[in-house]
Amino acid sequence: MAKFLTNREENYAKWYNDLVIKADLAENSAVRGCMVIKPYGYAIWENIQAALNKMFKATGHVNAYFPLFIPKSFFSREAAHVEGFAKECAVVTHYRLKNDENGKGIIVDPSARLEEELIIRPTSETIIWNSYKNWIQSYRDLPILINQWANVVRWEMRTRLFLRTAEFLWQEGHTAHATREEAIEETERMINVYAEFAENFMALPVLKGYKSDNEKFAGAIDTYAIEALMQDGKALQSGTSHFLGQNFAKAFDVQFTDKSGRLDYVWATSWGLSTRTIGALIMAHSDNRGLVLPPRLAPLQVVIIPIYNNSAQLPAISEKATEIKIRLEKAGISVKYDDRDNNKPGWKFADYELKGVPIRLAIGPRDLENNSVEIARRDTLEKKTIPADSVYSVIPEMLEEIQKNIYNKALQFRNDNTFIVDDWNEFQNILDNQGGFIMAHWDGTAETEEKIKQETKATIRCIPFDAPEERGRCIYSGKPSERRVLFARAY
RNA sequence: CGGGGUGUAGCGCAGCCCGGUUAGCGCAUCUGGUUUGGGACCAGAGGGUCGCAGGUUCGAAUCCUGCCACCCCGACCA
Repeated sequence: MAKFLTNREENYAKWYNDLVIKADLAENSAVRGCMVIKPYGYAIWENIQAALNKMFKATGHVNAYFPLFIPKSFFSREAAHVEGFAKECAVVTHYRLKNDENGKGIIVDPSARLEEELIIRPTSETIIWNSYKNWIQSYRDLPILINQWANVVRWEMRTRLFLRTAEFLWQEGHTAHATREEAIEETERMINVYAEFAENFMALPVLKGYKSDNEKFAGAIDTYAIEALMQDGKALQSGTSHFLGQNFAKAFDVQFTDKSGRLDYVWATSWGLSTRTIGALIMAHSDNRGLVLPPRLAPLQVVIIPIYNNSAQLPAISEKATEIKIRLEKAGISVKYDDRDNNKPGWKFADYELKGVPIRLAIGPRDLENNSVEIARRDTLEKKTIPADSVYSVIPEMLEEIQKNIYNKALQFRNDNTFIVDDWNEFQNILDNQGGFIMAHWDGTAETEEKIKQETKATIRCIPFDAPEERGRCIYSGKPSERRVLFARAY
């Protein structure tokens, strides 16, 4: 067992924290609430970026970059939007430092106060729509389909590595359309892209649905989200797509001439997915030995470890290992050959399990004699010895199998922990004792939603797109309801 | 931002109540040797603004005050 890790069943929160630190994904920094994403963690993000970029481009989007700073006046043009973010904004007030005249080091130069304060973007709708205003005159300028990769800042009270930090990385798509229908179609397209990404790359089954009015994005008409279930029974929102209507077009006066020569406001969407999904990746699949990474996002897919009784045996092993490494890499598989001599094989086995490397090969003197290798998979911990020449067919297949297996495991877990509930006591019991997704009737009012939240800490995660119409009575108020919605405690 | 806890070598901790040699242990690191199929062993060595700033005292890791950071529990959120 990984004796350096907190046991997942004993203390899930501590297990998660230990894991992030010990797998070398990230650490806390000198700045309150801000993390350092270390190379191994950042490599996962780079893989996420690569996969999403492909999907975004395949759906007609291009990347661009807008400023980090937003003039305060921009930010307050859309009333609901400013309301939603006002409490967590970092504000730049000065632009110069100077040496303190009393020799007490460096101070903010009071004479260098900005005429208008700058908000560090918590999201970029306003600064982007200010530009779109200049870019759009006619229907011929539409649609605009832009994505940006950026950092944003939301001044959080309580932070947790990846799951909630004051600064985080994300992508935000901002699109402009001539018609309402087209914008809604785009909003749906992108939530589908996120769902596909989650399922195919993160091996994470998700539920797609609408957010309730309480939970939707400040400034949106409608927010769609994908919700995933973590192993502790809590939900994690891992991507959102917003239909913004004409709210931002009106706030920034972005009008265009349509085909018939009439002026109209532009229709908008925005959609985002953040480094938080790395937290989801960790919490959904990992175990008491450490990370379990889906092969499609793992920075390292295969590690090769030499085993030898004396250093004279090493060159022959290294030759074999290097040959395998080069050939696998040609097939597009990322491979590391770890021939460091300061750790014993057993130490390395445990270390790469902690880091979630999907496949491990071990090559020793016995293998050289028999022309074999030992292959071990991280998800099931199964080990077997196979002919050395078979690795080129076995490994690609096994990576696919691991990808599928951890998806299926997560799906099985979600199915086992999704409950259809019609009784208020049962609703509370499930939340208190095991957690999970609860499908229950809701009367559709914000008041009921708020009361349920106050009494149970559970929120409506989404109103699933595919929820069938089903008459029932609200779990809390007993009033009539048309369909079940998804409740859970959430991150 | 409220309640609780923690801060001593890269990491994990002891010492603090009850102030007094040269601040100690395990892991890690370095050197040498033996090892290597599931977290090796022996010998030696290096490494400390005791979170920061004040104060009390002949003397502070230890007592007092303020601040900072982190963790847990609440309120707020991706």
